[in-house]
Amino acid sequence: MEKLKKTGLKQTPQRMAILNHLDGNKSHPSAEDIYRAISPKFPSMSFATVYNTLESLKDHGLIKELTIESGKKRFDPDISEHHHLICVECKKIFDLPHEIRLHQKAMASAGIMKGFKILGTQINIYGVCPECSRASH
Amino acid sequence: MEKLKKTGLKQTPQRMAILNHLDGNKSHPSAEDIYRAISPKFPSMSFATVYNTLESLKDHGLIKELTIESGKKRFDPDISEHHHLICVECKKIFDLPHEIRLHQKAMASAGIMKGFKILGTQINIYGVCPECSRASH
DNA sequence: ATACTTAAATAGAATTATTCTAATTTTAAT
DNA sequence: ATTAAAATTAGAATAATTCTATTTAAGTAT
Repeated sequence: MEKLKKTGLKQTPQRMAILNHLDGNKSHPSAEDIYRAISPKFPSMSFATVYNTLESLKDHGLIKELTIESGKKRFDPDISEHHHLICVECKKIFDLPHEIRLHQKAMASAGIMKGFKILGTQINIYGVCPECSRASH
Repeated sequence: MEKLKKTGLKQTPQRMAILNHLDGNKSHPSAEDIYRAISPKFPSMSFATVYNTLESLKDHGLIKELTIESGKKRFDPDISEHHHLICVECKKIFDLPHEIRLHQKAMASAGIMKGFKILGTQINIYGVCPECSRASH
């Protein structure tokens, strides 16, 4: 949790708890998931704190915000390049290795991306996982 | 607008107006955008109708739902394979040609996608467009 | 250690997008 | 014209997020 120091953000207990909860977490939790997980230890913690913290952790590059479901933000402490495979039924989100390559040069040559400062890419693959396929048939 | 007939959905005026508004529309409108555009002609139209209609058009493959911004659904009548370039400042969404190839075989070989019935992929590239870059500096 | 400055946390209201419910109306088939 | 099923409506309900004003605490300087 030395990462926090580098950002210049203050080391508050709530913030450390959130960061700690996220560390190594592969569940792609929503703000509410995080709130529920941590609030037992911090019964006074407000929802706004969770949102504010996630926002600043994101701004400082410690986590990524995922746009996978419209209607709900999800957060990922794994900031390495990787993509997501989502089951539209059970909503489980699986990490995919970064074996997908973007032909950025090809796209740039199309001229559309000229002048665009690229910040990040999200590749979401939607489907039905084996378990749900089995269940529904 | 013969597409509606094929789906078996009933041809209501509201539905046709929505479909008509979407036809050829490259603006990736939200439900509210669509409501605002159409309600002058149908002052009695309810928001629920917009949502219901979009849902059934989606279910019948006439439009796609985009998950680009968390907090807001967007809809695209262009159901061909293509991706999106989003300016995180002005929120404009640009279409990208499908020159991005997924190495599906490579991924499948990783075993993770085994048994997954793939429904669709969304590739969202986030950045700052030339105009906003200029404005902010 | 103490005081100070500023960032962060808090409670709760407000906002936004979406979904739900129950009643009414319309479509399309007979 | 009748009818059954599907769609529309109004408005309430829900869910997620953001905002506002106030209080508290972190980190720095004294």
